Amino acid sequence: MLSKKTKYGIKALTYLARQEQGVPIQIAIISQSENISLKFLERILLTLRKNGILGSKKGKGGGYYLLKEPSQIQMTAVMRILEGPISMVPCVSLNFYEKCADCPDENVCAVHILMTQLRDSSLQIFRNTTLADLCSK
Amino acid sequence: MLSKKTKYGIKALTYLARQEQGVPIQIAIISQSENISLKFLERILLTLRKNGILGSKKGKGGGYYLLKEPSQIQMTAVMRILEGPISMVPCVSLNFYEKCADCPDENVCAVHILMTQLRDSSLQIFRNTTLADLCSK
DNA sequence: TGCATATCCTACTAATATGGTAGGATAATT
DNA sequence: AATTATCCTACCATATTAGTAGGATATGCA
Repeated sequence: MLSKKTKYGIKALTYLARQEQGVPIQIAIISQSENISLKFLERILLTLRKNGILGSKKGKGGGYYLLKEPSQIQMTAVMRILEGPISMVPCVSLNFYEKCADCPDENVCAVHILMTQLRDSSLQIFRNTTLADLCSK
Repeated sequence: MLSKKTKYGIKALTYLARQEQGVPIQIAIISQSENISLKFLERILLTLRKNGILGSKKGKGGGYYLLKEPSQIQMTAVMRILEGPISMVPCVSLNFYEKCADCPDENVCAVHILMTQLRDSSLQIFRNTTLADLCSK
Protein backbone atom coordinates (compact mmCIF):
# COMPACT_ATOMS: atom_id res chain seq x y z
CA MET A 1 0.00 0.00 0.00
CA LEU A 2 1.03 3.53 -0.76
CA SER A 3 1.38 5.55 2.43
CA LYS A 4 -0.79 8.62 2.94
CA LYS A 5 2.42 10.56 3.35
CA THR A 6 3.39 9.82 -0.25
CA LYS A 7 -0.15 10.27 -1.50
CA TYR A 8 -0.48 13.68 0.14
CA GLY A 9 3.02 14.66 -0.92
CA ILE A 10 2.31 13.97 -4.58
CA LYS A 11 -1.00 15.83 -4.38
CA ALA A 12 0.67 18.83 -2.78
CA LEU A 13 3.43 18.85 -5.38
CA THR A 14 0.99 18.79 -8.28
CA TYR A 15 -0.96 21.57 -6.60
CA LEU A 16 2.20 23.67 -6.51
CA ALA A 17 3.01 22.71 -10.08
CA ARG A 18 -0.29 24.19 -11.23
CA GLN A 19 0.49 27.56 -9.64
CA GLU A 20 2.62 30.37 -11.02
CA GLN A 21 6.22 29.24 -10.57
CA GLY A 22 8.29 30.70 -7.74
CA VAL A 23 5.37 32.25 -5.86
CA PRO A 24 5.18 30.84 -2.31
CA ILE A 25 1.94 29.06 -1.40
CA GLN A 26 1.00 28.58 2.23
CA ILE A 27 0.55 25.13 3.71
CA ALA A 28 -2.97 26.06 4.86
CA ILE A 29 -4.06 26.78 1.30
CA ILE A 30 -2.84 23.41 0.01
CA SER A 31 -4.23 21.66 3.06
CA GLN A 32 -7.70 23.04 2.40
CA SER A 33 -7.70 22.55 -1.35
CA GLU A 34 -6.52 18.96 -1.19
CA ASN A 35 -8.27 17.84 2.02
CA ILE A 36 -5.09 17.09 3.91
CA SER A 37 -4.49 17.44 7.64
CA LEU A 38 -2.56 20.67 8.08
CA LYS A 39 -0.02 19.48 10.62
CA PHE A 40 0.64 16.27 8.73
CA LEU A 41 1.13 18.17 5.48
CA GLU A 42 3.46 20.56 7.27
CA ARG A 43 5.84 17.70 8.00
CA ILE A 44 5.60 16.27 4.53
CA LEU A 45 6.46 19.57 2.87
CA LEU A 46 9.32 20.01 5.31
CA THR A 47 10.94 16.75 4.25
CA LEU A 48 10.44 17.66 0.61
CA ARG A 49 12.23 20.91 1.28
CA LYS A 50 15.08 19.20 3.12
CA ASN A 51 15.50 16.91 0.16
CA GLY A 52 15.82 19.66 -2.40
CA ILE A 53 12.41 19.47 -4.05
CA LEU A 54 10.85 22.53 -2.45
CA GLY A 55 11.97 25.93 -1.31
CA SER A 56 10.29 27.89 1.45
CA LYS A 57 9.86 31.37 2.74
CA LYS A 58 8.83 32.32 6.27
CA GLY A 59 6.59 35.10 7.51
CA LYS A 60 3.86 37.02 5.74
CA GLY A 61 3.58 36.16 2.07
CA GLY A 62 5.65 33.06 2.75
CA GLY A 63 5.01 29.45 1.91
CA TYR A 64 6.41 26.69 -0.28
CA TYR A 65 7.37 26.67 -3.95
CA LEU A 66 8.98 24.25 -6.40
CA LEU A 67 12.72 24.65 -6.85
CA LYS A 68 12.63 23.29 -10.40
CA GLU A 69 10.19 23.28 -13.27
CA PRO A 70 7.60 20.50 -12.97
CA SER A 71 8.97 18.87 -16.11
CA GLN A 72 12.34 18.57 -14.40
CA ILE A 73 11.06 16.77 -11.32
CA GLN A 74 11.13 13.00 -11.85
CA MET A 75 8.86 10.80 -9.79
CA THR A 76 11.83 8.60 -8.89
CA ALA A 77 13.08 11.39 -6.64
CA VAL A 78 9.68 12.04 -5.10
CA MET A 79 9.00 8.36 -4.46
CA ARG A 80 12.43 7.73 -2.93
CA ILE A 81 12.06 10.69 -0.57
CA LEU A 82 8.52 9.97 0.54
CA GLU A 83 8.01 6.23 0.12
CA GLY A 84 11.58 4.96 0.35
CA PRO A 85 13.43 2.59 -1.98
CA ILE A 86 11.74 1.77 -5.30
CA SER A 87 12.66 -1.88 -4.84
CA MET A 88 10.48 -4.05 -2.62
CA VAL A 89 13.45 -6.00 -1.23
CA PRO A 90 16.86 -4.67 -0.17
CA CYS A 91 18.73 -7.37 -2.12
CA VAL A 92 17.41 -5.82 -5.33
CA SER A 93 17.79 -2.17 -4.42
CA LEU A 94 20.21 -0.05 -6.42
CA ASN A 95 20.57 2.70 -3.83
CA PHE A 96 20.02 0.74 -0.62
CA TYR A 97 21.43 -2.70 -1.43
CA GLU A 98 21.64 -5.24 1.37
CA LYS A 99 22.31 -8.95 1.11
CA CYS A 100 19.66 -11.32 2.45
CA ALA A 101 20.96 -13.15 5.51
CA ASP A 102 19.05 -16.32 4.69
CA CYS A 103 19.62 -16.49 0.94
CA PRO A 104 22.66 -18.49 -0.26
CA ASP A 105 22.54 -17.44 -3.94
CA GLU A 106 20.75 -14.37 -5.26
CA ASN A 107 21.00 -15.48 -8.86
CA VAL A 108 18.85 -18.52 -8.16
CA CYS A 109 16.45 -16.89 -5.68
CA ALA A 110 12.92 -16.69 -7.03
CA VAL A 111 12.12 -13.59 -4.99
CA HIS A 112 15.23 -11.86 -6.27
CA ILE A 113 14.43 -12.69 -9.90
CA LEU A 114 10.81 -11.57 -9.65
CA MET A 115 11.53 -8.41 -7.69
CA THR A 116 14.31 -7.40 -10.06
CA GLN A 117 11.83 -7.41 -12.91
CA LEU A 118 9.36 -5.42 -10.85
CA ARG A 119 11.98 -2.87 -9.87
CA ASP A 120 13.04 -2.39 -13.48
CA SER A 121 9.53 -1.68 -14.68
CA SER A 122 8.75 0.56 -11.73
CA LEU A 123 11.92 2.53 -12.27
CA GLN A 124 11.10 3.00 -15.92
CA ILE A 125 7.71 4.44 -15.05
CA PHE A 126 8.95 6.74 -12.31
CA ARG A 127 11.85 7.96 -14.44
CA ASN A 128 9.68 8.66 -17.44
CA THR A 129 7.06 10.48 -15.42
CA THR A 130 7.57 14.03 -14.19
CA LEU A 131 5.36 16.30 -12.13
CA ALA A 132 4.37 18.02 -15.36
CA ASP A 133 2.98 14.75 -16.73
CA LEU A 134 0.75 14.36 -13.69
CA CYS A 135 -0.91 17.77 -13.70
CA SER A 136 -3.00 18.43 -16.74
CA LYS A 137 -3.51 22.10 -15.96
CA MET B 1 8.44 -3.46 1.26
CA LEU B 2 7.62 -7.05 0.45
CA SER B 3 6.41 -8.84 3.57
CA LYS B 4 8.32 -11.85 4.85
CA LYS B 5 5.11 -13.79 4.50
CA THR B 6 5.15 -13.29 0.74
CA LYS B 7 8.88 -13.79 0.50
CA TYR B 8 8.74 -17.08 2.38
CA GLY B 9 5.65 -18.17 0.50
CA ILE B 10 7.31 -17.70 -2.88
CA LYS B 11 10.42 -19.51 -1.70
CA ALA B 12 8.37 -22.43 -0.41
CA LEU B 13 6.41 -22.64 -3.65
CA THR B 14 9.53 -22.73 -5.79
CA TYR B 15 10.94 -25.39 -3.49
CA LEU B 16 7.84 -27.50 -4.11
CA ALA B 17 8.00 -26.78 -7.83
CA ARG B 18 11.49 -28.28 -7.95
CA GLN B 19 10.31 -31.58 -6.43
CA GLU B 20 8.59 -34.49 -8.15
CA GLN B 21 5.01 -33.36 -8.74
CA GLY B 22 2.26 -34.69 -6.48
CA VAL B 23 4.55 -36.07 -3.80
CA PRO B 24 3.81 -34.43 -0.42
CA ILE B 25 6.69 -32.57 1.20
CA GLN B 26 6.63 -31.86 4.92
CA ILE B 27 6.70 -28.31 6.24
CA ALA B 28 9.76 -29.13 8.34
CA ILE B 29 11.77 -30.07 5.24
CA ILE B 30 10.97 -26.80 3.48
CA SER B 31 11.50 -24.84 6.68
CA GLN B 32 15.02 -26.23 7.07
CA SER B 33 16.02 -25.98 3.41
CA GLU B 34 14.86 -22.40 3.04
CA ASN B 35 15.70 -21.08 6.51
CA ILE B 36 12.15 -20.21 7.44
CA SER B 37 10.57 -20.33 10.92
CA LEU B 38 8.55 -23.55 11.01
CA LYS B 39 5.44 -22.22 12.70
CA PHE B 40 5.33 -19.13 10.51
CA LEU B 41 5.73 -21.24 7.38
CA GLU B 42 2.97 -23.53 8.63
CA ARG B 43 0.52 -20.65 8.53
CA ILE B 44 1.69 -19.45 5.14
CA LEU B 45 1.26 -22.86 3.53
CA LEU B 46 -2.15 -23.17 5.13
CA THR B 47 -3.40 -19.99 3.50
CA LEU B 48 -1.94 -21.12 0.18
CA ARG B 49 -3.89 -24.36 0.53
CA LYS B 50 -7.10 -22.56 1.46
CA ASN B 51 -6.70 -20.46 -1.65
CA GLY B 52 -6.36 -23.35 -4.03
CA ILE B 53 -2.62 -23.25 -4.70
CA LEU B 54 -1.55 -26.18 -2.58
CA GLY B 55 -2.97 -29.56 -1.59
CA SER B 56 -2.11 -31.28 1.66
CA LYS B 57 -2.06 -34.69 3.24
CA LYS B 58 -2.04 -35.40 6.97
CA GLY B 59 -0.24 -38.12 8.91
CA LYS B 60 2.89 -40.08 8.04
CA GLY B 61 4.10 -39.46 4.53
CA GLY B 62 1.98 -36.34 4.49
CA GLY B 63 2.86 -32.79 3.61
CA TYR B 64 2.12 -30.18 0.95
CA TYR B 65 2.15 -30.39 -2.83
CA LEU B 66 1.27 -28.14 -5.76
CA LEU B 67 -2.22 -28.60 -7.17
CA LYS B 68 -1.19 -27.47 -10.64
CA GLU B 69 1.93 -27.63 -12.75
CA PRO B 70 4.37 -24.81 -11.95
CA SER B 71 3.89 -23.40 -15.44
CA GLN B 72 0.19 -23.03 -14.71
CA ILE B 73 0.63 -21.00 -11.52
CA GLN B 74 0.72 -17.28 -12.27
CA MET B 75 2.39 -14.93 -9.84
CA THR B 76 -0.70 -12.71 -9.89
CA ALA B 77 -2.52 -15.37 -7.87
CA VAL B 78 0.36 -15.88 -5.46
CA MET B 79 0.85 -12.16 -4.89
CA ARG B 80 -2.84 -11.46 -4.37
CA ILE B 81 -3.13 -14.25 -1.81
CA LEU B 82 0.00 -13.44 0.15
CA GLU B 83 0.61 -9.73 -0.35
CA GLY B 84 -2.88 -8.47 -1.15
CA PRO B 85 -4.02 -6.28 -4.04
CA ILE B 86 -1.50 -5.66 -6.83
CA SER B 87 -2.46 -2.00 -6.86
CA MET B 88 -0.93 0.33 -4.30
CA VAL B 89 -4.14 2.34 -3.86
CA PRO B 90 -7.73 1.06 -3.65
CA CYS B 91 -9.00 3.60 -6.20
CA VAL B 92 -6.88 1.85 -8.83
CA SER B 93 -7.50 -1.73 -7.82
CA LEU B 94 -9.34 -4.00 -10.27
CA ASN B 95 -10.40 -6.59 -7.69
CA PHE B 96 -10.70 -4.42 -4.58
CA TYR B 97 -11.81 -1.05 -5.95
CA GLU B 98 -12.74 1.65 -3.48
CA LYS B 99 -13.29 5.33 -4.12
CA CYS B 100 -11.07 7.82 -2.30
CA ALA B 101 -13.10 9.84 0.17
CA ASP B 102 -11.01 12.97 -0.34
CA CYS B 103 -10.60 12.90 -4.11
CA PRO B 104 -13.19 14.79 -6.18
CA ASP B 105 -12.12 13.49 -9.61
CA GLU B 106 -10.06 10.37 -10.22
CA ASN B 107 -9.33 11.23 -13.82
CA VAL B 108 -7.42 14.33 -12.78
CA CYS B 109 -5.79 12.90 -9.65
CA ALA B 110 -2.02 12.64 -9.99
CA VAL B 111 -1.82 9.69 -7.62
CA HIS B 112 -4.49 7.86 -9.56
CA ILE B 113 -2.75 8.44 -12.90
CA LEU B 114 0.66 7.38 -11.63
CA MET B 115 -0.57 4.35 -9.73
CA THR B 116 -2.63 3.15 -12.68
CA GLN B 117 0.52 3.01 -14.76
CA LEU B 118 2.34 1.18 -12.01
CA ARG B 119 -0.46 -1.34 -11.59
CA ASP B 120 -0.56 -2.05 -15.31
CA SER B 121 3.14 -2.79 -15.52
CA SER B 122 3.11 -4.84 -12.32
CA LEU B 123 0.17 -6.87 -13.55
CA GLN B 124 1.92 -7.56 -16.81
CA ILE B 125 4.95 -8.91 -15.00
CA PHE B 126 3.00 -11.04 -12.54
CA ARG B 127 0.75 -12.41 -15.26
CA ASN B 128 3.61 -13.30 -17.54
CA THR B 129 5.61 -14.96 -14.79
CA THR B 130 4.76 -18.43 -13.53
CA LEU B 131 6.34 -20.52 -10.82
CA ALA B 132 8.13 -22.47 -13.55
CA ASP B 133 9.86 -19.26 -14.71
CA LEU B 134 11.21 -18.66 -11.23
CA CYS B 135 12.78 -22.04 -10.58
CA SER B 136 15.54 -22.90 -12.96
CA LYS B 137 15.80 -26.53 -11.83
C1' DT C 1 10.59 48.30 17.92
C1' DG C 2 6.94 45.28 18.12
C1' DC C 3 3.33 42.59 16.29
C1' DA C 4 1.47 39.39 13.03
C1' DT C 5 2.45 35.69 10.07
C1' DA C 6 4.11 31.37 8.59
C1' DT C 7 7.54 27.92 8.61
C1' DC C 8 10.49 24.96 11.68
C1' DC C 9 11.12 21.32 14.94
C1' DT C 10 10.60 17.96 18.77
C1' DA C 11 7.93 14.98 21.25
C1' DC C 12 3.99 12.41 22.11
C1' DT C 13 0.03 9.12 20.95
C1' DA C 14 -3.63 5.81 19.14
C1' DA C 15 -4.34 2.40 15.95
C1' DT C 16 -2.84 -1.06 12.94
C1' DA C 17 0.31 -4.38 10.72
C1' DT C 18 4.11 -7.57 11.01
C1' DG C 19 6.48 -11.53 12.36
C1' DG C 20 6.42 -14.48 15.13
C1' DT C 21 5.29 -18.37 19.28
C1' DA C 22 2.39 -21.74 22.19
C1' DG C 23 -0.42 -25.34 22.57
C1' DG C 24 -3.58 -28.32 21.49
C1' DA C 25 -7.27 -30.57 17.97
C1' DT C 26 -7.75 -33.38 14.01
C1' DA C 27 -6.88 -36.72 10.53
C1' DA C 28 -4.17 -40.42 8.33
C1' DT C 29 -0.82 -44.17 8.46
C1' DT C 30 1.14 -48.37 10.41
C1' DA D 1 -3.32 -47.54 19.80
C1' DA D 2 0.66 -44.98 18.73
C1' DT D 3 2.86 -42.01 15.71
C1' DT D 4 3.05 -38.48 12.48
C1' DA D 5 1.97 -34.28 10.37
C1' DT D 6 -1.36 -30.89 9.25
C1' DC D 7 -5.00 -27.80 11.20
C1' DC D 8 -6.46 -23.99 14.00
C1' DT D 9 -6.96 -20.43 17.63
C1' DA D 10 -5.06 -17.30 20.51
C1' DC D 11 -1.55 -14.65 22.15
C1' DC D 12 2.48 -11.30 22.01
C1' DA D 13 6.48 -8.07 21.08
C1' DT D 14 7.87 -4.73 17.96
C1' DA D 15 7.57 -1.45 14.29
C1' DT D 16 5.10 1.57 11.34
C1' DT D 17 1.54 4.80 10.23
C1' DA D 18 -1.04 8.80 10.64
C1' DG D 19 -1.61 11.82 12.94
C1' DT D 20 -1.65 15.93 17.23
C1' DA D 21 0.35 19.42 20.58
C1' DG D 22 2.98 23.07 21.51
C1' DG D 23 6.32 25.97 21.17
C1' DA D 24 10.82 28.05 18.67
C1' DT D 25 12.39 30.70 14.86
C1' DA D 26 12.52 33.76 11.10
C1' DT D 27 10.32 37.34 8.08
C1' DG D 28 7.59 41.37 6.70
C1' DC D 29 5.30 45.51 7.87
C1' DA D 30 3.50 49.53 10.39
